[in-house]
Parts: sequence; C-alpha cells; structure tokens
Amino acid sequence: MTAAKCSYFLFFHIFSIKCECRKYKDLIMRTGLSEDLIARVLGGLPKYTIAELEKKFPPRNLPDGAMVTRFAPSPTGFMHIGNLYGALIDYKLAQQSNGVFMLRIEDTDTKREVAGAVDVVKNAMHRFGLEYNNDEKYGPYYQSQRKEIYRSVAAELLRSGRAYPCFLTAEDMERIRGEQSSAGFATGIYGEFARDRDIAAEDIIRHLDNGDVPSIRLYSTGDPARRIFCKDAVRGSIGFPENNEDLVLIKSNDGLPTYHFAHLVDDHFMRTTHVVRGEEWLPSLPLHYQLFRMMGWQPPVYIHTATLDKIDGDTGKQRKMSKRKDPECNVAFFLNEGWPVGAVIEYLGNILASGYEEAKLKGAVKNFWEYEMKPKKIPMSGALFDMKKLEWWAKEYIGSMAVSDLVKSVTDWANEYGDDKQKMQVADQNYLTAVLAIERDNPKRVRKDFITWKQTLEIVEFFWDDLFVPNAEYKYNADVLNAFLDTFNIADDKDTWWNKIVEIAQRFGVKNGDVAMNLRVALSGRTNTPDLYSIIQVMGADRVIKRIKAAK
RNA sequence: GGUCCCAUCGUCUAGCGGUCAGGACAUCGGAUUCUCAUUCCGGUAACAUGGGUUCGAUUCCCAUUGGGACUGCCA
Repeated sequence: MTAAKCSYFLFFHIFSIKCECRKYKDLIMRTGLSEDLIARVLGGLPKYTIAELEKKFPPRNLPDGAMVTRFAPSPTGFMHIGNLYGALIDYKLAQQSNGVFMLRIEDTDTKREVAGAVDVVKNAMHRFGLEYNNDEKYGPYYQSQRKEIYRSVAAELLRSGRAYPCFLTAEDMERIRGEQSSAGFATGIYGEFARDRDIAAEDIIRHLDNGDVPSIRLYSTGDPARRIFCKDAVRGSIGFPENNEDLVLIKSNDGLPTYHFAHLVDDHFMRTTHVVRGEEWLPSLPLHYQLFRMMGWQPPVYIHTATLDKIDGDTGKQRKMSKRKDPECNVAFFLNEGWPVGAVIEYLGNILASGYEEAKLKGAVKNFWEYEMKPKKIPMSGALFDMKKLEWWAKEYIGSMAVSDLVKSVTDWANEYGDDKQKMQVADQNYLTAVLAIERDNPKRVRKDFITWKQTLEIVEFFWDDLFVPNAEYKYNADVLNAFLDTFNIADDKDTWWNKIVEIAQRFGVKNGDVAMNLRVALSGRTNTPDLYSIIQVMGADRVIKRIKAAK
C-alpha cells in the first residue's frame, strides 16, 4: 500500500515520499507487550529465553555435508504413497550423507486427531525400511509436547512487537472475508483488515478480563509491492510478492502452533538442514523465509516435490492420487496385497532419481540404497504412478530372490494378511518350497510371473488338491492319457520322460505338444503352466496318477 | 480473480546451443528341441504453439495454450 501511494505522489510531492517512507518505517514494529501481559496472553510464563533454547538445542556435531532431514506427517490414520515417496527422499538424503533422519509428529490439529494414527505411520516406515533416529536431545518429537518451546519463542515475538494478540472471532473473520471477496480484494487478515494489529495494552487487558482468548498473529512488515526471492534446491530462485498477511502463529482454540510457526521453531531447533515437502507448500515459502529472516535464523534448504498422479478413469485427465478414489495410493494397500516392499522402494527410487534405473541395469549398484541420489535431480514435474512399471520392478525383484527368501516372504504375508486358504498353502513349507522353486535353478532364465505374494499363491493354487479346479471344457484324448499312465515312472529323468511323450505322440499321430497339453490340463486344469516335468516331480506320482485318471 | 509451479515417445525420463533426440516400462514383430513365462534380436513412437536471441535452438528469453498448487485459527 505504501509503495503504491509513493508512486502516486511521485510527480508532485517529493517531500511526501519521505513522509510516507518514514511513516512506513514507524510501522515496522509495534510496541512490545509487558512481561505480565505476555504471560496472560500466552496462558503462562515463557519457560525459556531464545538464548536458552539455542543452548538447549545446539548445532549438531556432524561431518561436513551431513544432511539432517525429517519426515513430518500429521497423524490422520492414513499414509499416502506420496508421504512414503517424500519420506524415502528424506531417509535417503540422510543415509547417504551420514546425517540424521527424524520422525516428527505434526499433531497440532486437535480437531483431526485419529486414534492409532501414529502406529500406522511407524509401522509403514518400519516395513519399508525407513528407520528413523530421534535423538532425544532434540525432542520431544510430538508437536503437541513442544508447547513450552513455541510459547517461549512467541513470547519473544510479543516482547519485541513482531507479533500481537488478536481477538478476532470466527464470525469477525467470516464477515471480513465476505467483504473482501465481494469488493474484489485478496482475502485474509492483513493491513487495515487486521483490526487488532495495533491493539493497545488496555484493550488487550479488557479482552482478557472478559475471558477472551487471543490467537497470536505475526505483525507482518512485508510489502506486496516488493519482491522476495526464495530458493528451492531443484527449481532454483523463485520470486514472490512479499507477504503482508498477519498469519496466525499460535491458535486460540488449543494454544498450539500453526504449521508455519511450528516449522520455523522445530526445524530451527532440531537443526534440520533439508526440508523435503510437497509442492503444495511452495506458495508459503515466502512466508517461511520471512519468518526465518525475522528471527535472524538460517532457513533450511527446501526441496519441494511434485505430486504422484494418475489418470482419472472417468475424465481421462491426469490428477493427483486421491485418498478417496484410489485405493492404491494408500500405503496399506501395498502391504495388504502383498507387494514386495523392496520393489515398491525400487520403483519410487526410480521415479525420484532417474539415474538409478540405468545404474542398476548396468550393474553399478545392487539396489536403491547403494545408489547416491542427487537432490538437484529430483523431478519437479508430476509423475504418473505407473502400476505396469511397478509390476515390472516387482517381477525383477522377486526373480532375483533366493527361493528360501521367497518362501519366507510369501509365508509371512499369508500368515498376517492371508485368508484360510492361503494360510493352508503355506502350512507345508517343504511342499511350498518345491512349488515355488520350479524354473528357478537358472538365474538367467527365472520365471517372472510372480508379482505380489498374494498373486504368487493364486497362480500356484492347482498344486493343492483342495484348491485344484478340474477343467471341464477341455476335450481330453483318453488314449493318450492311458498311454502315458501305462509307461509313467516318477523316477524317470527329464529326457527319458520326454522321449516317452514323443513316442506316444508318434503312436497316435498327434503332435508332441498335444500330448503335453493333455497332461498339462489334466494335472493343472489350465492351458498355461510352468515346465510340465517339474510339475510332475513336485506333485508326486500319486497325485499325478489320480488327476489323470479323473480327467479321462 | 490473485500468486506460484510445471511442460521431450502412451508412461518414467537422458539431454544442460551443433545429437541420426539416448535409455527403461508398455506395445508390435521374429528366434528360443511342449503351452505360458523367461531369454535374445528387431520395429513403431516424443521435443505443446507462436514470437524473439543466435551462424545455429529440444536446450536461453517472452507470450499463448494446457495441466497443477495455494489463496483456513488444515497440514
């Protein structure tokens, strides 16, 4: 406003420019509150001075280049795949730089609290191998337990006139918003709309005596006519108009900080070096810079990640993955369906570090944990979450597993998430091992039809008599089946066995493949299966004979 | 409405003034002593548009278009 006025008077009153500017300068800070008033406004005495906090949470003693990152979810009871994506970046950055990765619970929204929500987060992180290291020296890590810290910083702002108590009610603000939008102004509490911006001590006391509880607002000295340049590690410098909104720092309803204030205080005193967050935070970057500058603190390096999208089935358009519409955006979905967590990590790693795929294909690294990602290479445009490519990573991942590990993974999944049928399949570990070992002896030619633990058990169901579904459609050649039974010997080696097939084919004037197909369908009920000889060996003579007899 | 971000094959991307625009997934063919799957070989397929800057733009700048985010005492 001031700058606009300045230019308005430019031609005529050089003098008034000076006046305006002085007036502006006078507005830079309001009069600070007395200690008594601060205690009343904040509902208690501040416990620490800034200097004490600096001492309590000193800069970390870490090697050069070590990154301190944090995953800071709000406990909604739902972990989005996008959260996992961000947490993976946090974890990886800390891990590869010998830094520290923290988990901080942003539970400042008391209205949205969900029981057991933190366990959902912790469990997911543990499952996906994102172990955090919450050094208690820098705690507590629940924002709801950091009230004293926020209050102490808020007190300092109140003392120096950089913040003020605001007694605007919800109705007041609704009215203001209405007036602003009908008048075509930007909505929000700023400038002349910030009624209590320059509230006098006696008015504060009057409100307090009346039982009114204030929120604490920033006394913004930003001028939208000026620009502030902020840095994002991948996007570079971004210019914004300065913020002039008197944002809420401490909420009146519960005395807890808003995200903005908590971010300032926590990431400073936890000594976070790199803040990784979704790009929805980009618009508040100038505010955060303003906050850090006001305190004289060094802002962290910011990395704003793009969203994980999908194509909407109805509209055909690309959009962010939605909690409501897309079950596959819930991390729990991958666990329930038995996706190999390692494969999900590989896939996400492939998205967030495009060089990884090539490095892995070249054999330079074994898995994502070994790959050194570059923060600057994190993609800034939204990526479509591609289930097909995830499947490919999963097939590759399972294909490279030792049979014993595969059996264990499938068994663990079935016992935790499976139904009775699936639990039965994993009961006999020897049989399961034999089934899953088929066509896995040659590392270069491993079958790659296993994608998830669940689907793995499904495609081998026919090995269990209780789950075997005979094929009623197929027209068997009874002569062929009889001939097979006549010469069948489970002890035959593969060549001997095959020679018998060829002999039968010649005898009945059919193709080798026809004989094989008759056996395949009789044994499995399916027309597509792995190697027949292996199936017969795993099933055993009794079961083979029984099924063939039943088929013809 | 205002502010900001983004834009290379269908998808994820490499590229950082001069390349036949490379790779991966998907897809389509062919080969691989029984189907399927593997494996191998090969093919189709992209710089959103218009202006500049330059000897020369996918690359730099500006518009346009398209997509997205924010504009809460939610994060």
